Amino acid sequence: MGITERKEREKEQRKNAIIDAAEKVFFSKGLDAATMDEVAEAAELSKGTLYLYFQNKYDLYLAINSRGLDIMNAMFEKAFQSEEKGLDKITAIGRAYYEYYKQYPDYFNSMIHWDAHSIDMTLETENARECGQKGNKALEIVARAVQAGVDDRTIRSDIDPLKTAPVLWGLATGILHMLATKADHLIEEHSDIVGFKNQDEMVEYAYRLIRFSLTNHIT
Amino acid sequence: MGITERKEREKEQRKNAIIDAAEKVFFSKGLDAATMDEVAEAAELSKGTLYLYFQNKYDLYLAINSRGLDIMNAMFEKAFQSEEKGLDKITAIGRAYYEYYKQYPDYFNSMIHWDAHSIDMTLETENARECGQKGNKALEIVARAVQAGVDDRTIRSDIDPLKTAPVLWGLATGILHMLATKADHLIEEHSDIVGFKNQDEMVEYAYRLIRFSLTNHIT
Amino acid sequence: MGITERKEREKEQRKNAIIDAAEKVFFSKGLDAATMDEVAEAAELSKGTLYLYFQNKYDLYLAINSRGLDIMNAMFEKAFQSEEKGLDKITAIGRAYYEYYKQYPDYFNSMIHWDAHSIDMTLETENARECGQKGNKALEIVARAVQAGVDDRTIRSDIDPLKTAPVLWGLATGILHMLATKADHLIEEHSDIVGFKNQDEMVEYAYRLIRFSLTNHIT
Amino acid sequence: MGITERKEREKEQRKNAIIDAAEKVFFSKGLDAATMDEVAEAAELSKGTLYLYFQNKYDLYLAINSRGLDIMNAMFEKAFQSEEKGLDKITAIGRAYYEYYKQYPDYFNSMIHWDAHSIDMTLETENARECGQKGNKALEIVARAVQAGVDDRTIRSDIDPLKTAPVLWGLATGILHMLATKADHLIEEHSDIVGFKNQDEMVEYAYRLIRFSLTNHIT
DNA sequence: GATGAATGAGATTTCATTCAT
DNA sequence: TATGAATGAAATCTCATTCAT
Repeated sequence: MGITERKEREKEQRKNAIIDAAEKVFFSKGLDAATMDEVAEAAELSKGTLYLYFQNKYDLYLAINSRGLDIMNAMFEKAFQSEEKGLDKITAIGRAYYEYYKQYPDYFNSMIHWDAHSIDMTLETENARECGQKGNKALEIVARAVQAGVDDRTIRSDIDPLKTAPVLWGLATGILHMLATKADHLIEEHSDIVGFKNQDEMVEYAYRLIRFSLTNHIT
Repeated sequence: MGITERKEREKEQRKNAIIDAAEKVFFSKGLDAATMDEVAEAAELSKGTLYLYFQNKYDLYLAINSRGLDIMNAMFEKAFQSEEKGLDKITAIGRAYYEYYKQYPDYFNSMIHWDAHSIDMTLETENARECGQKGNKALEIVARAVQAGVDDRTIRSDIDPLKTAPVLWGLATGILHMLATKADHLIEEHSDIVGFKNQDEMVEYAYRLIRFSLTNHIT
Repeated sequence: MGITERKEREKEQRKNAIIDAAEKVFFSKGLDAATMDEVAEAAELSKGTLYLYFQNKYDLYLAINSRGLDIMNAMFEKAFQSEEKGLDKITAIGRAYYEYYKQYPDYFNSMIHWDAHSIDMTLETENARECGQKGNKALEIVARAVQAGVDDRTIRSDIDPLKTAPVLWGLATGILHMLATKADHLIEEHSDIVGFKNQDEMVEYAYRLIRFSLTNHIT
Repeated sequence: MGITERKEREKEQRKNAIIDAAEKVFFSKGLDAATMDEVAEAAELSKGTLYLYFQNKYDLYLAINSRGLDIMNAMFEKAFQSEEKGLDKITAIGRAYYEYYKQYPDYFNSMIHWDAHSIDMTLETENARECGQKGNKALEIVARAVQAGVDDRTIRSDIDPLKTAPVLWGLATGILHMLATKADHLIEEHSDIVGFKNQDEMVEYAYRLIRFSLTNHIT
């Protein structure tokens, strides 16, 4: 009792060391530009060893993404716990999402790529499955918050949590997505179309709109 | 007089023929999996010739994307024109966006990839510039609709068109993005988290939420 | 007294078990295609352990080959003993060689590979040495048979045993070699070039030619 | 008319240049030890280009082997033509075979490897087919010589050309094979088993034995 | 001794892109 | 302009062999 576990632990550590190295390389050069050779060198391992732990480059990328989702879910969970009222929980999660985007832009971009690629690719890997589950986990937290809001009447009674949660998720992701890809350019170059001074303001405005529809009854 | 123009016209035709071929290949195999060889074969041209008309694979892809944006903008313009009132214009554009997603899923996915890639890549091409402009064009139409709504009082007076348009764009894109990447899977496999029967219902619900916040005054 | 011997015996048994396993794998997949992993699995040992008993893959292969040579030499010795007259001894050994080829085609092919590889490789192993010695042993038996034939006048008196034996060995090996690599294909597909119905007939014919030159005096 | 042919010719030249380079590398380091990188470097081409012309390493090797067979067949044909009588033709071909072995030992070894590998591998390549055909060609020349000998009565009338030719081929190959792999070692180290002073003598002796059986009637 | 993870080398494949013609 | 061979860079895969435990 112990040897197997130690081996298991070491294996996990090695795997993490590879992901550490891959993160540095992928995040600094971009998924496409980064090469497995560079990752191997950064990890101080042979290229062959990388393939011992990950099926291919994309699988390794998914492992990174999985980490990002962990961080995000932890932030969500914390946000959920931090507030009493349902509406406040939702708001806190929304803020946490924005915080995540700002603190971990690389992980956030990773998520965007994941989304975009998941259209074509369907890799049946442990990492692929994990990413899927962790994505659902986030949704679940949002759903719980909405449910809490319905229960404690901080949000409209005609709101259906199982419908609202995914919609909120989509709306918020869409906004942050836009921040990540277009916002700065629009803010700086196209003040005739976009009337924000910065990203903070845009998020604030968007979130207020969304929150508004959760709290006011249709007249 | 005329020869130069004819040449120009022929060049444009050839370019379009290549884009036609590229579309078939890219859409059926996916951007990454598709090869320039396949495009060349589909276009009945040599691989080298492709590079006479497009800087590289991504540039060719941008040309496709540009086409999609044209279609989308035409649908938006038409939707804008189809209604009298500002709020109805916005609603019509929102529906048009969903229609576009359904009728031209490949172009829509193309846009998603464009977004995702625009994080890393910054290609200074005519096509890149065109895509950018056409993206702004869409935003502009939305902004005009919002402005119309403010003017004719079909939406709340405290709404800022230059702030609301990009936010609406992000929100709607986020929802459709979700439809394209996750919705079916969630609807089918995770009815415990997601309470929709189909994509129509989800869009309907999301749009209603958004519209709600445009029309009701904060109490 | 005894422990060392037991260890020695066990080591020998383990070695044999590995060769058993290796035979199965090498013979079914071919020397090149077979992997040490497969051998290890077949032997129910770890890959590393194989290297405790054999210097490398080729050394392990030589151990197999050595076994085959043992079998062959035993058949040769028996054939030698089975006949009184020198010419008959030679004939019997020739038949034994063909029998060996038919009963142990895998060992025979192994020998062919050994030959072919011995051009490049020169491995200084116990197994390499053993194979060499056992190859000579076969030659020796043939030489003894020829000498017996000279002595008892069943073969021509002008025959030099030390010259004839290696030549006979080469001739017979050449024929069997051909059976192993080309004969079936030639017999089936090229009846215009090769007039045999089967391998038996070809060996019979070849052996008759050889024997002929041993018995008839040059006129 | 001309461009296609020139291209064809250039392609053939390039192919030959690769084979030239591969020969140098393969012959100096041995088939297994040689790497495609080395061949590419020797050919002053990129590795990718090698694979444009040859399916894989073995296919490239077969192209080399094919060349060797061409040389051999040319020597055989010349030997055939050089003599009037059938028996002399056979003798001349036999000598030519030995000459080939001495002048082109690398090509000869290549043939041996080809034989040995043809047991396992069955590559369906143009080169594989060519090697097969060229091997048959050699056999055919021998068969014609034997037939000529039967016709002009320089060899025994009860000899069947279609049976004798493949047998002669096998016998001669067996002897040369032995020279290539074992003879020197035996001559130098085992004068107690092998009574030859050098390879010449051994071939001479062997050939005399074979020739003997073709010319003398069974009594 | 035994293990199996790690290594390192090389084969193979695949392409986007370039270049001589 | 058009061509398609050639390039070069990487990914991927496969192993024999080594090494720390």
